[in-house]
Amino acid sequence: MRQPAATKANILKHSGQLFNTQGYKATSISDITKATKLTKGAIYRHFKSKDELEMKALLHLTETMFGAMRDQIKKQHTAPKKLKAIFGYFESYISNPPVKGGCPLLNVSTEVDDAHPALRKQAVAVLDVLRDAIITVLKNGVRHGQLKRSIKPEYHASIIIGTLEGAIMMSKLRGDNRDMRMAIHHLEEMVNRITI
Amino acid sequence: MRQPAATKANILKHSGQLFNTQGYKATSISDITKATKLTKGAIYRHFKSKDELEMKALLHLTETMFGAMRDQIKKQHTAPKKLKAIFGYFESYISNPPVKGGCPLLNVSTEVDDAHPALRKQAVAVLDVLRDAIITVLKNGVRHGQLKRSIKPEYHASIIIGTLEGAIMMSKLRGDNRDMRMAIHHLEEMVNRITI
DNA sequence: CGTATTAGATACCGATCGGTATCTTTGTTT
DNA sequence: AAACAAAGATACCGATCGGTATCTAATACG
Repeated sequence: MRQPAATKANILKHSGQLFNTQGYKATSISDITKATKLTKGAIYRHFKSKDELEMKALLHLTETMFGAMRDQIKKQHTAPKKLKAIFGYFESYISNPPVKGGCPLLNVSTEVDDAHPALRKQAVAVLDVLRDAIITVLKNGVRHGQLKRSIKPEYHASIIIGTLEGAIMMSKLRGDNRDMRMAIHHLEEMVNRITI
Repeated sequence: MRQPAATKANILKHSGQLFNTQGYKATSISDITKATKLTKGAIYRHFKSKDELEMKALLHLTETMFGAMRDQIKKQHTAPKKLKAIFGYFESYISNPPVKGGCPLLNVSTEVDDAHPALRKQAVAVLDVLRDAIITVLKNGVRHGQLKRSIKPEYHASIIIGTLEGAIMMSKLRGDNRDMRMAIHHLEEMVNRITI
């Protein structure tokens, strides 16, 4: 029962968990062999270097995260409700995290320095995808007469992301979701203020 | 010209820079010997382990950061101005950082996991100090009739810290201060809303 | 069924990790 | 000046790092 595709997916899953909890540089290939119960030979057959594995694992982590978030957005049919669905997703992110170790975007962005240009570039791309998704919701909200015309989508998207990410940091550090709940309350008031 | 105290301070300074830019686990003692132009023997004379050096370096980083912030707070004499001074400090943190690599609190909180209980505990302590400082400003603002009695100091402090930290993450990732400027604009509007 | 391909295991490489024992050099004390 | 304590250098330890060459065994294909 050899299933290369399943093996590769399993390596991505476990290495993603490890990278997101322990950090990229701090996670060794040996750590990954223990988690996957595979050997180095197997891992290096599927990924040509640790750098490549880091990139692919980050991609897998963010797809997992944003995929679930997009589902929550699509369930709602007005911009204010879509935004609040995003907030709800982040709250569940604390109490019942789809990936351990907090937000992959926050983690990778604090870890990458100039020595990891490719990983950094990918982190920026992830941030752009998130921001663009929220901007789209905001613009559609204006178009459908649900949000005030005076809003600045880029500005409000930046505030929403920053507030949520900051709250993830604090909630993860303290080990409870109080800061996240306060952040969401604050953002919901902001949404109410721009709702028609 | 042997000056143990100066040597120790120099080790703390350089190791702090490295820990904050590259990460704690990712920074080796060898990296620190290169930066300080000292040998392992010298470093291990002043610090009994890398763990201890990490703790002391974090302490040094946060003291540097909060010391400068407190100075900015004390320059102003009303709560709204004190709060806006904090915001200004964080904006200057992007364009002219007192310590490279972003906010030490944000960095350490994303790196520490359950394998670093002491470092994590210290990170929580740092967050508490920051939060308490802001809470004090808020409470004094109410006491002196500058801020509305309806404010919830713990809540607003959480929002302020989270928003600023989230903005640091985004601004550092993008390499400009646009997100930080938007975050500050957002927070200033919030302060105006609670100002009498 | 036999053969080629490939997934995965094993064993190893040089480099570097955190840490220590020991030695030399500097500054202080008497 | 002599003796001592402390700062820092040197040389080394076993363990682990990322990576690779080689081998075995399982699957796909003719």
